[in-house]
Amino acid sequence: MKQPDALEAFAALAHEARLQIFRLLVQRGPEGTPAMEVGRLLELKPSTVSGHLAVLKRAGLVSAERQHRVIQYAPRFDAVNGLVRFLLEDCCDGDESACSGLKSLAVS
Amino acid sequence: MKQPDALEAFAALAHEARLQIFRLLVQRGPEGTPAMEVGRLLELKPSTVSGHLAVLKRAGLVSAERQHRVIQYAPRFDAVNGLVRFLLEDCCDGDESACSGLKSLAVS
DNA sequence: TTGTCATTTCGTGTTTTTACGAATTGAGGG
DNA sequence: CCCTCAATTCGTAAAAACACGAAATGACAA
Repeated sequence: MKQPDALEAFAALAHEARLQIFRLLVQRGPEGTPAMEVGRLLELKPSTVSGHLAVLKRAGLVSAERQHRVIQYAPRFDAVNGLVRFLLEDCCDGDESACSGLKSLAVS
Repeated sequence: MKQPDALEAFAALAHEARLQIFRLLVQRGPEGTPAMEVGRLLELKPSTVSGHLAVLKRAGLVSAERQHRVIQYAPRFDAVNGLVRFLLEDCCDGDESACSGLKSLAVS
């Protein structure tokens, strides 16, 4: 993951509603959640939630797939993986051990 | 790390100049770098770089300590650690293995 | 003290983001 | 076909972020 992509991902997550949406999608699972249901659960207007989902999608953090009448949005875990790697490899260059308690986290 | 803190950290990193500043500080090492030197290296005006450093500091991503005549800014690796944990624990809840190739990264 | 230099604060004009109503698109179902 | 409903696009107005010059602050050296 390059810096411009990381930048876009950070910007996408740097908004309360969008971060909530993303976490909701994670909780809802990889099968996906219809856009309108996201809006209902989080009490957001249709055009608002649609805009937020577009930002998350452009940043590569979610995928969208049409099924029957609805469009299912699902989190992209590889994007999270990419962001984590960017933080650890490009932002902690040379001091990875001090930077993260990752070893213990990976074991658990 | 809770959601509001993660939100502030994401916002701080969601700006090209600030992300560059943070990465520069990481490269420069934990001894710290004077604010003005950051500005010189990245070609930013004094008041601009000062503002960015303030944002990074408020987000907990950097520390500031006065030494002699200059103020040394240094990256806070524990903040990165906290962000990574937030992403993996709170954003990948229930599907951590799919979410990250973290185990391999931790081993290397 | 007094001057100097590093840095921050303040004020302002500019740009970007945001929310959301109204209109539009687009895929099914009858 | 139409009709309906999910979702997006568009327009706009309000709010937030941004850059940066000028002035202020604050430590240190002389």
